Amino acid sequence: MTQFYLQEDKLYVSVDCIILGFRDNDIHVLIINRKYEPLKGERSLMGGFVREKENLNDTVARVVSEYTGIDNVYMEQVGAYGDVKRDIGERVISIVYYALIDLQLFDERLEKRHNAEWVNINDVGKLILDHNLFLHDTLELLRRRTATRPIGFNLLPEKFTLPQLQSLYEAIYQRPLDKRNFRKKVAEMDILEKLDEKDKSSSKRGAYYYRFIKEKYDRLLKEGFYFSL
Amino acid sequence: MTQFYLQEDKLYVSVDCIILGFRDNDIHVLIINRKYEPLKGERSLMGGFVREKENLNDTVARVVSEYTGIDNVYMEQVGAYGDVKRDIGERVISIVYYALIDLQLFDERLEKRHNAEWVNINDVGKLILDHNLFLHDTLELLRRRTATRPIGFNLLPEKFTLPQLQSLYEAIYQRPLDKRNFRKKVAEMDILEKLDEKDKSSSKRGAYYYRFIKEKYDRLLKEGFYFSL
DNA sequence: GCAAAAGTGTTAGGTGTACACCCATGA
DNA sequence: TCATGGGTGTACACCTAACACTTTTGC
Repeated sequence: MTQFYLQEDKLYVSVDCIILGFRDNDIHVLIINRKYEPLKGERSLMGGFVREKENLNDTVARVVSEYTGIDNVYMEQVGAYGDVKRDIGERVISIVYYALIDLQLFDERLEKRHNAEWVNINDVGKLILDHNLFLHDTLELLRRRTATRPIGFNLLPEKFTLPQLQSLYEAIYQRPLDKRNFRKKVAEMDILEKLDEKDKSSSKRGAYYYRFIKEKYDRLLKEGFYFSL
Repeated sequence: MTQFYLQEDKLYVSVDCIILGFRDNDIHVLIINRKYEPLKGERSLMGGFVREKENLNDTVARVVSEYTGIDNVYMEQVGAYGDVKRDIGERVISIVYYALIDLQLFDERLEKRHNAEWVNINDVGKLILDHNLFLHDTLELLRRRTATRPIGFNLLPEKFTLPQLQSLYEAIYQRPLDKRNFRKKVAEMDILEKLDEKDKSSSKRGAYYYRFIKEKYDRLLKEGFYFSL
């Protein structure tokens, strides 16, 4: 391949992943205690350097898979952060992504192996560098996306109940939602299938399980429907 | 500075700028005919490589200033594009920004010097690489931003008329707006100052000039007001 | 039988949208 | 005086948000 750009600078480019899961009625983020320098022992998001022959998406997928054991997760780019002195090591451009995972699929053994931990997003302390900013921007983006696309399902298991779903949305928006209005909207979207089975783990009466019909959603989207929740 | 990341790859990182201006009732984008290889002679957005000791914002400002002669422009990041084979030269991560400029401030001489051209966004042909995608994503973002923040004023001169402003919004949204509803919303925002002077260039009666009161907008924003237009 | 969570409709107020005429002026 | 673009108010449809009681069942 011809070398056109020889006189230009080359920089380190890393991908930082905000890996989010839903548990105990709150969004949690996977945080690691760094085992290596620089900033050994401090709390950090998951990251990895982008390799010469690796697409950004593949870097993210690699990092997410490494720390969670899950592939094919929903992810979206938050943005690129490139201040000269944002990394204390050397100049590193960081491209930030968030990933939504179903915690039931999480490989618990990886938690200890990587010295990682699921932290309630309302209880995240100081992270290294500008990682708190990444998290802040991610949550803002997540709220905007959630309002226009049904991405929340990526945080839930295949089968979930409406109380669970509402609790998830309340955790995302950080405010209580009206039960009847919420259910009305969900019903209008018309992309859920009600199952016969009930979840009795959190009440005596039990709540019906539902399933997200992705095919139906894709079809409606193609027809130009607009979602909001 | 300690070298922690020696074993990692370093990559070329460029910034590509979608420079937008408003003219003849339509948004225009500054397009260049490349004078150098690779892809000499083809149409391209403005770009520049990020230097080792240069913040991303500074790279954008440098590129925008170089091609327009204007400093301190409104800019926002669109995203990072990093597919391995997106550039035909070598692997280059591109971080895309759009910039909104007041065409009255544009230094016309730069148009010829750089072999550049203002092209109506409805009439942009094939650009190199993934630059058409950049433009598409930018316009989508611009519409979303315009709907929630009064950024349109960056595309107009200090003094402008309401018909001009409406025409701008119609160009951004690519659809006609109702005159009365538009003016009602503008009035509700309450961030314009009506001047005594009139613009008689486009009608006999003349339209009153207005001025965007940035200080008032900033104040209202701080108080938590929400804008939409 | 009772505690605890699941499930279900209606109304009022506010917001968005459609719509038509008079005004000012230069030629 | 007339052609041209500037400027103004109202009514209806729709959507959002507030609100309370009944059902089920394990203990």
